[in-house]
Amino acid sequence: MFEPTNNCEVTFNGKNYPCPISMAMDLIGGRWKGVILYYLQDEEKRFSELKQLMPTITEMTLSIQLKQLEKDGFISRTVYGDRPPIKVVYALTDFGNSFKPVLDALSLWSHQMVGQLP
Amino acid sequence: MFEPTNNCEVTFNGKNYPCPISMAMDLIGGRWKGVILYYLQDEEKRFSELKQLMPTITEMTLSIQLKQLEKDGFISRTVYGDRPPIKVVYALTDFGNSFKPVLDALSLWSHQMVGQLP
DNA sequence: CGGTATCCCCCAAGATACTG
DNA sequence: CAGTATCTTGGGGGATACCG
Repeated sequence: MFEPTNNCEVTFNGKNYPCPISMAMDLIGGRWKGVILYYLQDEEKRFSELKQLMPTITEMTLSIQLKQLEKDGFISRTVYGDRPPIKVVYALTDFGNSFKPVLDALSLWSHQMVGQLP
Repeated sequence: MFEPTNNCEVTFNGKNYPCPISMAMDLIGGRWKGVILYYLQDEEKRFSELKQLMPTITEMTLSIQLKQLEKDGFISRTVYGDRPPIKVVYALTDFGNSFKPVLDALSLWSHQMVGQLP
Protein backbone atom coordinates (compact mmCIF):
# COMPACT_ATOMS: atom_id res chain seq x y z
CA MET A 1 0.00 0.00 0.00
CA PHE A 2 2.87 2.33 0.79
CA GLU A 3 6.60 2.13 0.76
CA PRO A 4 8.77 0.87 3.61
CA THR A 5 9.65 3.47 6.16
CA ASN A 6 13.42 3.44 5.97
CA ASN A 7 15.23 6.71 5.52
CA CYS A 8 12.26 8.72 6.72
CA GLU A 9 13.31 10.17 10.03
CA VAL A 10 10.67 12.13 11.84
CA THR A 11 10.73 14.80 14.50
CA PHE A 12 7.73 15.38 16.75
CA ASN A 13 7.55 17.53 19.85
CA GLY A 14 11.33 17.89 19.80
CA LYS A 15 12.08 14.18 19.67
CA ASN A 16 13.66 12.42 16.72
CA TYR A 17 12.54 9.01 15.48
CA PRO A 18 14.00 6.63 12.88
CA CYS A 19 10.57 6.06 11.34
CA PRO A 20 6.90 6.90 11.89
CA ILE A 21 6.06 3.57 13.48
CA SER A 22 8.80 4.06 15.99
CA MET A 23 7.39 7.49 16.76
CA ALA A 24 3.90 6.11 17.18
CA MET A 25 5.16 3.40 19.52
CA ASP A 26 6.88 6.03 21.59
CA LEU A 27 3.84 8.28 21.75
CA ILE A 28 1.39 5.62 22.85
CA GLY A 29 3.77 2.96 24.15
CA GLY A 30 4.49 2.04 27.71
CA ARG A 31 2.37 0.16 30.15
CA TRP A 32 -0.59 2.50 30.39
CA LYS A 33 -1.16 4.95 27.55
CA GLY A 34 -2.93 2.49 25.29
CA VAL A 35 -5.22 1.52 28.14
CA ILE A 36 -6.02 5.12 29.00
CA LEU A 37 -6.85 5.95 25.40
CA TYR A 38 -8.97 2.84 25.24
CA TYR A 39 -11.09 3.93 28.19
CA LEU A 40 -11.50 7.43 26.80
CA GLN A 41 -12.68 6.16 23.43
CA ASP A 42 -16.40 6.34 23.90
CA GLU A 43 -16.81 8.97 26.57
CA GLU A 44 -14.85 11.43 28.63
CA LYS A 45 -13.82 10.37 32.09
CA ARG A 46 -12.80 11.93 35.37
CA PHE A 47 -9.46 11.29 37.02
CA SER A 48 -11.05 9.12 39.70
CA GLU A 49 -13.03 7.16 37.13
CA LEU A 50 -9.85 6.32 35.26
CA LYS A 51 -8.20 5.35 38.51
CA GLN A 52 -11.06 2.97 39.31
CA LEU A 53 -10.88 1.40 35.87
CA MET A 54 -7.15 0.78 36.35
CA PRO A 55 -6.87 -0.40 39.95
CA THR A 56 -3.16 -1.18 39.75
CA ILE A 57 -1.97 2.17 38.43
CA THR A 58 -0.74 4.66 41.01
CA GLU A 59 -2.15 8.18 41.08
CA MET A 60 1.25 9.58 40.29
CA THR A 61 1.77 7.42 37.25
CA LEU A 62 -1.75 8.12 36.02
CA SER A 63 -1.11 11.84 36.40
CA ILE A 64 2.14 11.65 34.45
CA GLN A 65 0.66 9.59 31.64
CA LEU A 66 -2.30 11.97 31.31
CA LYS A 67 0.07 14.94 31.17
CA GLN A 68 2.08 13.35 28.38
CA LEU A 69 -1.00 12.39 26.40
CA GLU A 70 -2.24 15.94 26.77
CA LYS A 71 1.11 17.38 25.70
CA ASP A 72 1.18 15.12 22.65
CA GLY A 73 -2.31 16.26 21.70
CA PHE A 74 -4.23 13.04 22.26
CA ILE A 75 -6.46 14.22 25.09
CA SER A 76 -7.92 17.41 26.52
CA ARG A 77 -8.11 18.34 30.19
CA THR A 78 -11.00 20.40 31.50
CA VAL A 79 -11.29 21.67 35.06
CA TYR A 80 -14.64 22.36 36.72
CA GLY A 81 -14.57 24.39 39.92
CA ASP A 82 -11.89 26.51 41.50
CA ARG A 83 -11.93 25.19 45.06
CA PRO A 84 -11.54 21.58 46.17
CA PRO A 85 -13.22 19.28 45.58
CA ILE A 86 -12.72 20.14 41.93
CA LYS A 87 -13.68 18.03 38.95
CA VAL A 88 -11.30 17.28 36.11
CA VAL A 89 -12.47 15.66 32.92
CA TYR A 90 -10.30 14.05 30.27
CA ALA A 91 -11.48 13.46 26.73
CA LEU A 92 -10.02 12.47 23.38
CA THR A 93 -9.19 15.31 21.00
CA ASP A 94 -9.77 15.02 17.26
CA PHE A 95 -6.20 13.88 16.97
CA GLY A 96 -6.79 11.33 19.70
CA ASN A 97 -9.85 10.11 17.88
CA SER A 98 -7.82 9.60 14.71
CA PHE A 99 -6.01 6.93 16.65
CA LYS A 100 -9.14 4.86 17.19
CA PRO A 101 -8.52 2.43 14.30
CA VAL A 102 -5.24 1.47 15.91
CA LEU A 103 -6.90 1.02 19.29
CA ASP A 104 -9.59 -1.13 17.71
CA ALA A 105 -7.06 -3.35 15.97
CA LEU A 106 -4.96 -3.58 19.09
CA SER A 107 -7.90 -4.35 21.31
CA LEU A 108 -9.27 -6.98 18.95
CA TRP A 109 -5.89 -8.65 18.63
CA SER A 110 -5.08 -8.64 22.31
CA HIS A 111 -8.50 -10.01 23.23
CA GLN A 112 -8.26 -12.74 20.62
CA MET A 113 -4.82 -13.56 21.91
CA VAL A 114 -6.00 -13.94 25.46
CA GLY A 115 -9.05 -15.85 24.34
CA GLN A 116 -11.37 -13.43 26.07
CA LEU A 117 -13.54 -12.28 23.22
CA PRO A 118 -17.13 -12.33 24.48
CA MET B 1 -18.07 -4.63 20.19
CA PHE B 2 -16.70 -6.04 23.41
CA GLU B 3 -16.61 -5.05 27.03
CA PRO B 4 -14.03 -2.81 28.64
CA THR B 5 -10.94 -4.56 29.81
CA ASN B 6 -11.00 -3.76 33.51
CA ASN B 7 -10.62 -6.54 36.01
CA CYS B 8 -9.13 -8.86 33.43
CA GLU B 9 -5.54 -9.32 34.46
CA VAL B 10 -3.45 -11.39 32.15
CA THR B 11 -0.26 -13.37 32.55
CA PHE B 12 1.95 -14.15 29.56
CA ASN B 13 5.45 -15.60 29.58
CA GLY B 14 5.64 -15.09 33.31
CA LYS B 15 4.72 -11.40 33.29
CA ASN B 16 1.52 -9.99 34.71
CA TYR B 17 -0.50 -7.25 33.04
CA PRO B 18 -3.49 -5.18 34.17
CA CYS B 19 -5.27 -5.72 30.84
CA PRO B 20 -4.71 -7.25 27.39
CA ILE B 21 -3.93 -3.92 25.74
CA SER B 22 -1.25 -3.27 28.29
CA MET B 23 0.18 -6.69 27.55
CA ALA B 24 0.17 -6.05 23.83
CA MET B 25 1.90 -2.72 24.28
CA ASP B 26 4.57 -4.41 26.35
CA LEU B 27 5.09 -7.21 23.85
CA ILE B 28 5.49 -5.00 20.82
CA GLY B 29 6.30 -1.68 22.47
CA GLY B 30 9.60 0.09 22.69
CA ARG B 31 11.49 1.94 20.02
CA TRP B 32 12.10 -0.90 17.60
CA LYS B 33 9.85 -3.94 17.80
CA GLY B 34 7.05 -2.44 15.76
CA VAL B 35 9.53 -1.43 13.09
CA ILE B 36 11.11 -4.87 12.97
CA LEU B 37 7.73 -6.57 12.65
CA TYR B 38 6.82 -4.08 9.95
CA TYR B 39 9.85 -4.97 7.87
CA LEU B 40 9.24 -8.69 8.28
CA GLN B 41 5.62 -8.42 7.18
CA ASP B 42 5.98 -9.31 3.53
CA GLU B 43 9.14 -11.36 3.44
CA GLU B 44 11.75 -12.89 5.69
CA LYS B 45 14.96 -10.93 6.17
CA ARG B 46 18.54 -11.55 7.21
CA PHE B 47 20.12 -9.89 10.21
CA SER B 48 22.21 -7.63 8.01
CA GLU B 49 19.22 -6.67 5.89
CA LEU B 50 17.32 -5.57 8.96
CA LYS B 51 20.36 -3.63 10.11
CA GLN B 52 20.52 -1.82 6.78
CA LEU B 53 16.83 -0.98 6.94
CA MET B 54 17.31 0.52 10.41
CA PRO B 55 20.58 2.45 10.14
CA THR B 56 20.36 3.94 13.61
CA ILE B 57 19.83 0.72 15.56
CA THR B 58 22.92 -0.87 17.07
CA GLU B 59 23.69 -4.52 16.39
CA MET B 60 23.37 -5.30 20.06
CA THR B 61 19.95 -3.74 20.38
CA LEU B 62 18.77 -5.40 17.18
CA SER B 63 19.96 -8.73 18.51
CA ILE B 64 18.15 -8.25 21.82
CA GLN B 65 14.90 -7.16 20.20
CA LEU B 66 14.97 -10.14 17.83
CA LYS B 67 15.56 -12.49 20.75
CA GLN B 68 12.58 -11.09 22.61
CA LEU B 69 10.32 -11.25 19.58
CA GLU B 70 11.40 -14.84 19.05
CA LYS B 71 10.81 -15.72 22.71
CA ASP B 72 7.34 -14.16 22.58
CA GLY B 73 6.53 -16.18 19.49
CA PHE B 74 6.31 -13.41 16.91
CA ILE B 75 9.23 -14.45 14.73
CA SER B 76 11.26 -17.51 13.83
CA ARG B 77 15.02 -17.70 13.52
CA THR B 78 16.64 -20.02 11.01
CA VAL B 79 20.39 -20.57 10.68
CA TYR B 80 22.04 -21.63 7.42
CA GLY B 81 25.61 -22.91 7.62
CA ASP B 82 27.72 -24.03 10.56
CA ARG B 83 30.91 -22.06 9.94
CA PRO B 84 31.23 -18.30 9.54
CA PRO B 85 30.09 -16.62 7.46
CA ILE B 86 26.73 -18.04 8.44
CA LYS B 87 23.33 -16.84 7.33
CA VAL B 88 20.47 -16.18 9.73
CA VAL B 89 16.96 -15.54 8.50
CA TYR B 90 14.10 -14.07 10.51
CA ALA B 91 10.46 -14.48 9.53
CA LEU B 92 7.04 -13.90 11.05
CA THR B 93 5.37 -16.91 12.64
CA ASP B 94 1.64 -17.52 12.31
CA PHE B 95 1.23 -15.72 15.60
CA GLY B 96 3.33 -12.85 14.27
CA ASN B 97 1.17 -12.72 11.19
CA SER B 98 -1.94 -12.44 13.34
CA PHE B 99 -0.57 -9.10 14.40
CA LYS B 100 -0.60 -7.68 10.88
CA PRO B 101 -3.92 -5.82 11.23
CA VAL B 102 -2.44 -3.86 14.11
CA LEU B 103 0.69 -3.11 12.11
CA ASP B 104 -1.40 -1.96 9.18
CA ALA B 105 -3.49 0.36 11.32
CA LEU B 106 -0.42 1.67 13.08
CA SER B 107 1.47 2.21 9.87
CA LEU B 108 -1.43 3.95 8.20
CA TRP B 109 -2.01 6.21 11.18
CA SER B 110 1.63 7.12 11.66
CA HIS B 111 2.09 7.88 7.97
CA GLN B 112 -1.02 10.00 7.87
CA MET B 113 0.17 11.79 10.94
CA VAL B 114 3.50 12.62 9.40
CA GLY B 115 1.88 13.56 6.14
CA GLN B 116 3.95 11.07 4.23
CA LEU B 117 1.31 8.96 2.57
CA PRO B 118 2.46 8.46 -1.05
C1' DC C 1 28.22 -12.68 9.13
C1' DG C 2 25.97 -12.41 13.03
C1' DG C 3 26.41 -11.80 16.82
C1' DT C 4 28.50 -11.11 22.66
C1' DA C 5 30.56 -8.70 26.54
C1' DT C 6 30.89 -4.63 29.28
C1' DC C 7 29.90 -0.34 30.78
C1' DC C 8 26.83 3.38 31.35
C1' DC C 9 22.97 6.62 31.48
C1' DC C 10 18.37 7.72 31.46
C1' DC C 11 13.77 7.22 32.42
C1' DA C 12 9.40 4.53 33.27
C1' DA C 13 7.05 3.50 37.00
C1' DG C 14 6.07 1.70 41.87
C1' DA C 15 5.84 2.98 47.12
C1' DT C 16 4.76 6.20 50.24
C1' DA C 17 3.48 10.49 52.15
C1' DC C 18 1.53 14.93 51.69
C1' DT C 19 -1.64 19.13 49.74
C1' DG C 20 -4.68 23.13 47.47
C1' DC D 1 -11.00 15.38 44.29
C1' DA D 2 -7.13 15.52 41.92
C1' DG D 3 -3.30 15.71 42.17
C1' DT D 4 2.62 16.66 44.03
C1' DA D 5 6.97 15.53 46.28
C1' DT D 6 10.62 12.25 47.14
C1' DC D 7 12.89 8.22 46.87
C1' DT D 8 14.01 3.98 44.72
C1' DT D 9 14.54 0.21 41.52
C1' DG D 10 14.54 -2.13 36.93
C1' DG D 11 15.25 -2.30 32.49
C1' DG D 12 15.68 -0.18 27.70
C1' DG D 13 18.90 1.02 24.83
C1' DG D 14 23.33 3.45 23.18
C1' DA D 15 28.82 3.18 22.74
C1' DT D 16 32.51 0.48 22.12
C1' DA D 17 35.24 -3.52 21.65
C1' DC D 18 35.72 -8.25 20.72
C1' DC D 19 34.47 -13.31 19.01
C1' DG D 20 33.12 -18.14 16.58
